[in-house]
Amino acid sequence: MGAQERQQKEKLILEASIKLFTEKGYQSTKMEDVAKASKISKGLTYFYYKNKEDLYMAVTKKAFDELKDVFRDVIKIKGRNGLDMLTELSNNYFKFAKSNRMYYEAILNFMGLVQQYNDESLRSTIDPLVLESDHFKKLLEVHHDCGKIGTQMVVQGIKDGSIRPELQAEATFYTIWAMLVGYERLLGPVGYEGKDAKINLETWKPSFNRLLQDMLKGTFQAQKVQPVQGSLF
Amino acid sequence: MGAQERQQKEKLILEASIKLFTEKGYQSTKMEDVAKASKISKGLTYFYYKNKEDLYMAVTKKAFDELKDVFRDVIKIKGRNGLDMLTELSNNYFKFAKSNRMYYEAILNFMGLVQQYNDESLRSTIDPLVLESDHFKKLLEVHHDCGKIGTQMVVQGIKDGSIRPELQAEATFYTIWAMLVGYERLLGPVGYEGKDAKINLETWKPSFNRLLQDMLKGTFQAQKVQPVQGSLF
DNA sequence: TGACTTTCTGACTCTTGTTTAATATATTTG
DNA sequence: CAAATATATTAAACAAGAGTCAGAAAGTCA
Repeated sequence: MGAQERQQKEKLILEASIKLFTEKGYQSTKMEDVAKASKISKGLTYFYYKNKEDLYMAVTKKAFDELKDVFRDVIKIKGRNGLDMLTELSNNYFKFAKSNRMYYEAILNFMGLVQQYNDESLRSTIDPLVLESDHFKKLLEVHHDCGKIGTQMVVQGIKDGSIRPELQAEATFYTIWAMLVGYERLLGPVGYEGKDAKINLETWKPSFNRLLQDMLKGTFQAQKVQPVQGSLF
Repeated sequence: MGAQERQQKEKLILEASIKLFTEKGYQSTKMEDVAKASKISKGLTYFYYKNKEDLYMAVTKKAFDELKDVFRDVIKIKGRNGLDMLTELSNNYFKFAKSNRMYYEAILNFMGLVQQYNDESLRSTIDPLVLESDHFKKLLEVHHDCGKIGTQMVVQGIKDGSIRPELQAEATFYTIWAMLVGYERLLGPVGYEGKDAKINLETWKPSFNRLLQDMLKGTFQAQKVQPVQGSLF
């Protein structure tokens, strides 16, 4: 069994656990279940993955890769301006979060993990095996890649004139991404309680696109027009 | 032992677990630890709290109450315009997230829980005891309260002229909150990898305040001035 | 073939959340 | 006040599930 076949088997376990995590959630999925679904013994899963969380990190890696594909798919279509790209990215981002809940949850969990890591007083509460794992390092890279691609869209927009040139591309993109992350998280609870709630992801989407336009083009309806020196960032 | 003394004891256990969760995290804190720190037997903790997650929900409730205080503290100071309030709220929100990491993590976890709840296919993966618990229902209320207070600030801003009147208050506030939530989550990973990263919560704060100003006052430096009909939302 | 490495198993251990039976301590009631 | 009832409390037992391990099987190499 060469390295290839080993990867094959790893993949098998990974896919089984993705299926199970999606169906029953991380907590409710037992390592025994994963083993059974992969048609191997429980012990063997620990040969391929250090522990359950390591396996989850592998799943998270897969999730973030797929999110990166969303970014890629948007930028690879030529003949559109940057603003249109960012608009479509936003729509697709929400679509992704909605139709791949388990994946998206994993991605947010990862972001939380890094927060924890950045806080020295909490760092020790993280499973060391997770931090050592390749998956974790690669995840930071993929995250970064997404930032790069998004930033590229802003750069493109500035070039083609669909985005005002004073904006600093990277900061602008992360602002947009922050809004996406925040809204997705925030609107669940808001939409829940009051059935009468006017705000939810669907009704809010057009408003968001409008905000994006105004922010990036600077077409806000100013109360008093008093041009501001320097860039937004 | 009347209802009063019972609450007293509940509070004792709660505070012990807050201390422990803060120090060692939720996972690493054992029910045994909580019992020991509360100077009671392990079994008794299950008399006061249905299970570990129920206890965590109680902690989360405390956390969200404290966050609500942050909102309250900002709005209660009179003699300031709405925009200034929202600026200060943003600063204090980040401050809260940073200096009460365990609390903030609990709050975000709760938001995720609601997301899960809203997705029918995942609802069953949530511990039923959590959903039945008073804490959960109250949490939805407190979340809503925060939204109300924040919205009030926007309303105030529109009244006093610090925020342009076309804006729809509620949607505007949730947009701001979404940015806060998103940035806090997103910037951990961004700030981490590259030590050379220019973007992190500190360096970004002035930029955010500027964005807030521009967005709420409509003072963006427009590339081409072409007034847009209707409101942002 | 035989030594050696890699893959694999299933039973075992150990931790820990949760239950329960029994006991003590209040509280009500006749 | 004493019996009856309800409320606290404990320690021990239970159950579930993550992770380990000794050794078997299969594969590789010399």
